[in-house]
Amino acid sequence: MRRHGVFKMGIKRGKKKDLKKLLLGYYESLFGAFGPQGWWPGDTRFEVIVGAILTQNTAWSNVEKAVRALKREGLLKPATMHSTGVKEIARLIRPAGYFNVKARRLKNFTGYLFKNHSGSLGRLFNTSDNGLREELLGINGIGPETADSILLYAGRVPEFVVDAYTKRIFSRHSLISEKAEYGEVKALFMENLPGDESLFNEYHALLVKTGKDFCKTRNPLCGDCPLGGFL
DNA sequence: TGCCAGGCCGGGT
DNA sequence: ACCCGGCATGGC
Repeated sequence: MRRHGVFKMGIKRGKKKDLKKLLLGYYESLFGAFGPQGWWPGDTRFEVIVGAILTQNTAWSNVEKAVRALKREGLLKPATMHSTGVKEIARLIRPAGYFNVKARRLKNFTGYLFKNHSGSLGRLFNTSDNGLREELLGINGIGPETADSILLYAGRVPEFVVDAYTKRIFSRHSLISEKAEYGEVKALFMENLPGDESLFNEYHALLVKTGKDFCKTRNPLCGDCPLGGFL
């Protein structure tokens, strides 16, 4: 019984060490191939948050149009967006798709920000209590990926962001199952990489770049993907 | 022309 | 706990 437990631990630790090297190897290959991605594409923390909500299941090129429209109307500030009607916001973010739900979600966020943090992103990210992620998840329209994107890219909090590309790439490499849940995939990275905000930032950005270029949903082939050697 | 994109929610079983 | 339909535009 006891020996069995020790045996299992030995296997586990061995695997974990391999995973650390493997995941860093993936990272080094991608960084070597593509270099720094300069994420998040956005000038301010609030713009990052807005982009994170608008890009839900949506091509980034469409999000850019919506963000430009909001910027043009002076709405890329918590206070102005908070005091603008949903209809008006929906009209402006039309190119991003799902414009009615997303307009509501943007206002859900600013509503939360003013209710709980005096409308200040500085206060939001400086709340020393570690329940911020749960608070964000409590906002209707903010799920695990959006919450982690906000924390990592707007707040520089070391939370690994998992998206469809991440799942697709690593399930095709048999490191996770095809239907692994968000938290499971996230744990793979959080438990096997140093908790470095800068590393998480670049890693996720590189995975998105890789996914867009080499890991389309339909295409079973990988072309000249720099991760080809890991298959 | 149809399929896809940096998800999430609500209702049903 | 799982499964599913809905949400919607623009690019290829």
